[in-house]
Amino acid sequence: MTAASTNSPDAARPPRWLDGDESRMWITWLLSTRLLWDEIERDLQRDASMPFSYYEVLVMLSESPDRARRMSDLANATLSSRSRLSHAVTRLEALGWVRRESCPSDRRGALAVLTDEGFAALSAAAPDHVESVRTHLFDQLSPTQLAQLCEISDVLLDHLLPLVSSRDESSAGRFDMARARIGRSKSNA
Amino acid sequence: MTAASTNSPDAARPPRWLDGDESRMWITWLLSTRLLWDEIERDLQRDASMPFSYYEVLVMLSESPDRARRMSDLANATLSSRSRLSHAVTRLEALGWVRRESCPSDRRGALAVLTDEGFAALSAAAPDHVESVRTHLFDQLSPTQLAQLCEISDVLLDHLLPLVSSRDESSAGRFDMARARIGRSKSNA
DNA sequence: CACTATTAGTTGAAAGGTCAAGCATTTTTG
DNA sequence: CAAAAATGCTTGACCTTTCAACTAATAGTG
Repeated sequence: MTAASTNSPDAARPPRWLDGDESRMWITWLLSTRLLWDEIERDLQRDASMPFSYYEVLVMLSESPDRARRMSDLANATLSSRSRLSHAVTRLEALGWVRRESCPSDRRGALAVLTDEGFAALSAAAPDHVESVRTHLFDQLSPTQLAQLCEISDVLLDHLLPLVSSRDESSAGRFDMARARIGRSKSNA
Repeated sequence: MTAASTNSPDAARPPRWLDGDESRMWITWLLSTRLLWDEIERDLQRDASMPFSYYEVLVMLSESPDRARRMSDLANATLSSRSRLSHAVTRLEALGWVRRESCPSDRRGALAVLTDEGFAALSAAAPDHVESVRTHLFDQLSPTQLAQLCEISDVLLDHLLPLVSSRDESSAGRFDMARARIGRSKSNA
């Protein structure tokens, strides 16, 4: 980034390169979020032998009525592509944690259902996972910093969610799903 | 997480579940960082047809003397495993952007060298990438928020880097590499 | 009511990553 | 200095994700 600054003469405008402070800020953010992600995924993999994305699917299902949910609904709720979710559910089905059922109202549709084994696996994984999140995130920051981080994340989300929604018209619902998950209907910090 | 709270009777202590506010905070952080990552990677993939991890390798090499660097050094600098880097360099070599050379001082060693084509590819990719980072991160936050985010990231890094270093003794150097990248020798905010 | 477009979901190939095992070359040390 | 341990790097198998087809069912339209 700070690197090679041979800017192409045909570029619309000269690049707005990052200055020293900005560059340091960017790298710090980059490293810390990457390491935090890695650490939490790693803990989950060690304690529960599943990637975070699968954990998320199980959580969503466990919170749904009848522990069941439409595939595309589930894809939106977990911010993943249909394809990704389909593969994931195939894998989770092989593990015996999720079962597919056909949807009565729409014969194209499919329902993912959390099995008892899946619920048990989630229950077993959850305590260690919360502990991991506490250890690596909450325990490290002061209440003030947590509030700041929350506000910052909120602002970024306000910028990013519309981008994602508009890109894939089919998943405009993601916007609302995410809003619901963080407990805001329209826009209040 | 907030989910299934059947806590196992043999657990050391009862899980420190997240309360409503904490849960919302966690999800907000989760979604925003994931979306920000995805967006930046996506932009880079679109504009330069490479994943961010490859971009990072090219940047590191471009900043090194003779545009060359030992493999393990490069692995530490990019916070990646030796294996991962080896695969990456293999791919970059196939693209003609990097070349492997044997190390004169240590016959086990290998050097990764940035080719002219690689430098050109990096130069072409950089402007769009900075613009992407500006658009999705810097342009969204106030100077105050940026300062807060930097401080928060710093604290998290202080917690995480030692973990990573101690896990893999061979890469204790990562700690210092990262410290150097963010411009701190010991510990001053 | 046919005919097209849209929507739901799956699939297979390829890319990137992890993990454990492997080889070759130092370095240590008894 | 020979044997053992450590280091540097690569490899192959496997897993997750993406991307671009593809099938099937529903909705919309003349």
